[in-house]
Amino acid sequence: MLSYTEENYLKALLKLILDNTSNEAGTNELANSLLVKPATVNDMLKKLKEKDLVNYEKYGKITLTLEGQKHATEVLRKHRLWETFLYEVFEFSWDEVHEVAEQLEHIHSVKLIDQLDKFLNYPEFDPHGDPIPNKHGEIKVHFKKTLFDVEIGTTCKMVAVKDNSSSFLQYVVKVGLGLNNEIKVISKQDYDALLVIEVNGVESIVSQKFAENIFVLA
Amino acid sequence: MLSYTEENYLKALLKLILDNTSNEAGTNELANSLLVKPATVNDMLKKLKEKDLVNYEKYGKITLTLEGQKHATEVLRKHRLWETFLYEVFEFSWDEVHEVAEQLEHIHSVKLIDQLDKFLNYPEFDPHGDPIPNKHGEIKVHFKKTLFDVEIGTTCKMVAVKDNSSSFLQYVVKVGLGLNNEIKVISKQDYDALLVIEVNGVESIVSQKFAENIFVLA
DNA sequence: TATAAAAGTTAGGTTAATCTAACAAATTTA
DNA sequence: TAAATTTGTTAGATTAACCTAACTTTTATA
Repeated sequence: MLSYTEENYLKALLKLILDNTSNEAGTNELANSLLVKPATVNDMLKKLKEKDLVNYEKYGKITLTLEGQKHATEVLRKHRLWETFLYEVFEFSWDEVHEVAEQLEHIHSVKLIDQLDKFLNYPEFDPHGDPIPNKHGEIKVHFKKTLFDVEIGTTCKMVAVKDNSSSFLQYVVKVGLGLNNEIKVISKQDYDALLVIEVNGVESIVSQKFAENIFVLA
Repeated sequence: MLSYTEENYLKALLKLILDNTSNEAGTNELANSLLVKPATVNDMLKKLKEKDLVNYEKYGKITLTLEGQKHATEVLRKHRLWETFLYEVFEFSWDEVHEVAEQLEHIHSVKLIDQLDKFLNYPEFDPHGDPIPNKHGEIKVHFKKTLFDVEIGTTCKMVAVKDNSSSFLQYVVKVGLGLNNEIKVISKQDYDALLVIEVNGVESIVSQKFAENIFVLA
């Protein structure tokens, strides 16, 4: 059984690797993301290497072993499932979910996570629009796309919001938008970047700022 | 902010005190309930005393200060709310809830617990029939009573089951019983202790063994 | 009530996770 | 390419939570 701290190191490593696209990370980088000193990371790296969770040689780059990836992905899965739960069931706002999910992600219980997943109807994305690994550790690869990035004439699905202020949310409701709604982008003004969109057969005009705060799945 | 371990010491102390009815506990007793050695408890006691969470003098008995009670009650509240949640929402059985609740009780988030409480509609008892402290730390004092202890002629409410085996649960359903149902005890045979009860206007005969596995509120 | 048993304490040690300070290797840049 | 900068490592300390072994105090009992 991994400790709370070991799980955090693996998760941080996975996040760096997913962000970097480079598949490896360095000691300082990892120390920064965990808010600890490089010396501390160095110690932990030795321990994780001993347990065959990371590949790492003195002065070399750090990568996750298959086993390490498995653990890290599971923690990420739990984190994102809990975020979704807090957001959808317990009325947490977009910016409140992270802190509590950081704690909940370390609860050990297979049944708990299975039930959580089922209760949420096996969601694929969390409230930030990030993909939730499934039970087998598979992550839907995708580029985080906002409504502003969608090609004219195509239809997309709203999966999350970036801005969670009440003024923005009220605006979202006014436009007739909700999670998982289909949105068709009718046109875009070159001059001021206003978008004409269609939701449930109703056309609306929204600004670039608005469109950039809506995450969609193309 | 109290550590996971400190919270566990306070909770264990509160449970001993609630069970003892004596309002105080000893080092060995506490060590047994926490599965650690008395020497360890001694160290922690000094720390908790320093933080004004317990009253304790060398070779004396241990009690909780008001502040210590507050923390302990809050942990107990969280534990029992989570048990109720796991049982009612996530289909955990009576005997599976404890282990996971032991972990969940240490999650720090006022909003989380408020929402949990609200979601469960402010329950007063957990699946074991134990009272859940409310937001202000108030615990409904009650004696854990089974259906067998109920006086003849009176009506009570089923609040929990002790035995969670499927054979017992099937029997419970057959008798037409469910959580929060009203049960009237019609009569009791002196000879073999069989009980005649009435649920929703229907009479049934149940054994002493059955009745002792149903927790009720008189 | 003296002594044996139980309960509680102390001293000294371990492990996990952290730190600082000094040093070493690798990389960048002038 | 040599010097400067960045990156990574080591050694030695610290803190929380635990331990064992030896000791002391309290309580129970012969």
